[in-house]
Amino acid sequence: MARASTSSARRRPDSDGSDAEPAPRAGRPAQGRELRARGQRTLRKLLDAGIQVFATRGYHAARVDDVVKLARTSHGTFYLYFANKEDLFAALTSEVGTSMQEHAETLPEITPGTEGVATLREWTAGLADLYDRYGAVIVAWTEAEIGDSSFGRMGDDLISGMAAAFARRIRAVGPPGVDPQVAALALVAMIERLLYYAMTRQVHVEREAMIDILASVTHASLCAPAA
Amino acid sequence: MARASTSSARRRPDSDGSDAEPAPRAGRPAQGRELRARGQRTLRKLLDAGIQVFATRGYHAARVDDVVKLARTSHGTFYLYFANKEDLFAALTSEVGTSMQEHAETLPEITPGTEGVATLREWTAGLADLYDRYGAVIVAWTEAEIGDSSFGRMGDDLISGMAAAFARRIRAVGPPGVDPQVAALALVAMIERLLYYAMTRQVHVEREAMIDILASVTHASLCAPAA
Amino acid sequence: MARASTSSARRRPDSDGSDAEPAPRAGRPAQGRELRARGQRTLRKLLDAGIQVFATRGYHAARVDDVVKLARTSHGTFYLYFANKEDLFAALTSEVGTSMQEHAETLPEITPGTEGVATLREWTAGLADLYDRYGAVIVAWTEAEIGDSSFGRMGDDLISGMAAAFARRIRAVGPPGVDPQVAALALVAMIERLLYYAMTRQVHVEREAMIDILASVTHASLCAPAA
Amino acid sequence: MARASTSSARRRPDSDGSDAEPAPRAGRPAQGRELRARGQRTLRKLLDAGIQVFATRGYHAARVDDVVKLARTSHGTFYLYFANKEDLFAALTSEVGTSMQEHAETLPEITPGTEGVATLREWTAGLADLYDRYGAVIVAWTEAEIGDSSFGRMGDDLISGMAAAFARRIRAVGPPGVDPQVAALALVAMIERLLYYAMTRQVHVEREAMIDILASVTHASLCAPAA
DNA sequence: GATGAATGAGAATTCATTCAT
DNA sequence: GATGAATGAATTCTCATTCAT
Repeated sequence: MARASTSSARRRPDSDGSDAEPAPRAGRPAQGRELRARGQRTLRKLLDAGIQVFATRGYHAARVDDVVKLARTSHGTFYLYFANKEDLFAALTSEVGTSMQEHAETLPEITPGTEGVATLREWTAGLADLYDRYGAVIVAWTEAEIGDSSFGRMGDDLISGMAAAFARRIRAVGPPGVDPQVAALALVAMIERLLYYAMTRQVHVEREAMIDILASVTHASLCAPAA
Repeated sequence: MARASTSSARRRPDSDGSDAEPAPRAGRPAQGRELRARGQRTLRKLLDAGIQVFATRGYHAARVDDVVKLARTSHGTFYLYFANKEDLFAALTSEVGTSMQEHAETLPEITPGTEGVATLREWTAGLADLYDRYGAVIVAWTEAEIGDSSFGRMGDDLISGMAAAFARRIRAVGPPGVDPQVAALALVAMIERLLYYAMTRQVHVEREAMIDILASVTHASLCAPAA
Repeated sequence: MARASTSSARRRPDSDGSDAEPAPRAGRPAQGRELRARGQRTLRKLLDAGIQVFATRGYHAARVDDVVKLARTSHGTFYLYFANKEDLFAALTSEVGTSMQEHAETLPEITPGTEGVATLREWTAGLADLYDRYGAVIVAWTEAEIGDSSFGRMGDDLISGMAAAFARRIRAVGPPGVDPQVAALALVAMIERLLYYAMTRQVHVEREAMIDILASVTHASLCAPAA
Repeated sequence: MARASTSSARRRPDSDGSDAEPAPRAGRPAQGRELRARGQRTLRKLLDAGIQVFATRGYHAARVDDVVKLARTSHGTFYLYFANKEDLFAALTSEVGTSMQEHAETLPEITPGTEGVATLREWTAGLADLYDRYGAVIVAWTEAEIGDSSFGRMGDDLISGMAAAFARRIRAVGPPGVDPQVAALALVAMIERLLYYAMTRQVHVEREAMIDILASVTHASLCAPAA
């Protein structure tokens, strides 16, 4: 989970890529396990503050100062735990990415009929839950990537992973004549974006209705798109 | 359409001393009508440069300097036409917003069968064209709104306008039991986001295939979503 | 009176100091006499606008743009008549300076008794009138000089001229034991500053009362300061 | 006294996100009490540098850069303590204002005869001392107010406070037929302006002579103005 | 472990002055 | 004579990052 920095941004010698390093140098706490209780607490405070700040101001507009104030620590402390703003963000997104990927892999087999819809509905609801928790970070993630390739297309991997899961199912049951890749992407696009709208906008979307629609449209598309 | 700024960002009072000045509205750049040929050209250059820069760097990372360099003018000139970056951006988005809104209103009546799909496909293709031209601005638009409500939820209006057009159609032909609002929003989400993926990502989506899928999924959803 | 620029700021070759130049070069109108009716009008408009702008914004904060807008002309035109902001200001102050100096020289002989007070009162009233007309420029003048010696101590000359007039009178009637220079300066200070307060501040000073006081204090000081 | 800025000029909201923050007031620089020794020193350096710079260049012409260079710090540091030039200036003027006000309240009772003159002379000398120390700021203060009411008429308060002190005395001993308000203002004008002349100009005024004159004219005016 | 303070490289913006028509 | 447009040097201000205690 949250570890203090993985990003390549690190410039201090004690994080030269070799994770094997046994005796962490002084000055920078590095990997979580060596942190005492107090350090753990500070780290958490910073991560939580990060989520908040990125959520409210977005990636670019977020200032280290905001994070530090919210966490009630100092600038000095921040840089004790993270190499820079990007590093904090990476820690956050990695958390999110893992959860999302895991969920993607639980996409159930699609069966026709009401039963299939129900199963799919449940899966979608789970995704919505994740979005509730991590949505803000995902949004910032998308923003961070714009015009900046330093994020190694992390967001893309997320989307692609999700789409791949769908593509597998489509290939299994899908009708001929449709590119599974593209169809899968279309579904992911719809789900992701609607959840996003629901999360950020005043566009009041009733949660249950939204999940219903998402499930049924997805199901229809997977089972009989060109009926 | 594109006018040299109307945004409220202008800060020069101008109405300083002689309030009697009759017609000429606030702002320095003066309204379009007063611009001579040369001014018009410069304004265009700046707007075009703006599109480019916002496209490549995103809203936040874009610097006035970039715009100015690309347009081959000076800083001074920039501020002759726009109050600031935001103002330039507003001019751009207003252009885009209008085009999109207009297109939204041409959404055809949805008829069942292949014919209906074909009509819808054509409309979708038109939208894709618009996205080709203005996509970059739309992307930046989304980014600009994050954590900043100063853009008056313009992007929302765009989405809402689009969704409303769909909602009308759904209400006409749609099956009972589905919230037209939400369903419409889901479709818009799918279309917008897939076009976005297609535009920004390496996720290589074949244009024609993409439009096919979009049209057929939309059509299926509108005509027999819960068959 | 108002002539288009005298300041040394001129950088265009056509004003190299030699006033003898007979055939004024093109481009810059130079000395008033050659201005046709239209030019005269424009020059006046600029001077008047200058008074207004310097009055409301002060010297430093005044922008050529303000002047130009108020005069309903263009920047180009401004520089046709004046070498720069300072030049315009110099034209204005010279006007003021002359008037003030002239008035200073009319300071009447001070006689004891009510009659003397009355005479002095009249003179003071005349000064107040001048201040009404030119006060704003004088204020800006003082400001302009602060931390900037480029104005060649013009304001000082004004003060000194005034003080000298008083000093002459004091020497004539004044009591021994007082430095006429300093006493004169004190009186000038009082008069000038009170007029200034009256002009700028909400400190509501009744004009007639003010002139009364000024005259009587001055008279008392001149006739029987250390009685 | 001198605190690291209280002015409303601060623009960082700071109350962004967590409004719950209890005690710490707005502003970035934080209130004096939280400054450690080093911070105190820096603050002092900046204030002192400010006095110098405003003295030599005046308010408008003063650049933050000048202050920073003189204080041997960086721009960043400056903005750690003050929101901007105006804020620094406000801190300075508040210092000055307080001192002046305090002195104004020590204006002694005016008794006739030589003794009265002597008492008054002492008070005036004290004022001159203050002017020696703070004169430059006062001058800049006057300048700063021109065409700009953002200084909340602080300078006026100064003048008014002084005048009020005199008015009280005049009312006590003064002759009938004179408006104490106006007379007081006239005296303040004389004193303030003569001190100003003495401070800024080459107009060489001998300090002792100046104080003598000031005291005697004031005394004469207060005791037997229309004798 | 923690923190207050300092830093300086950007980025934004203004405005006097010049130029081409 | 007049003007709209262009220019760029000078300033202000921000914020990620480093340092000393």
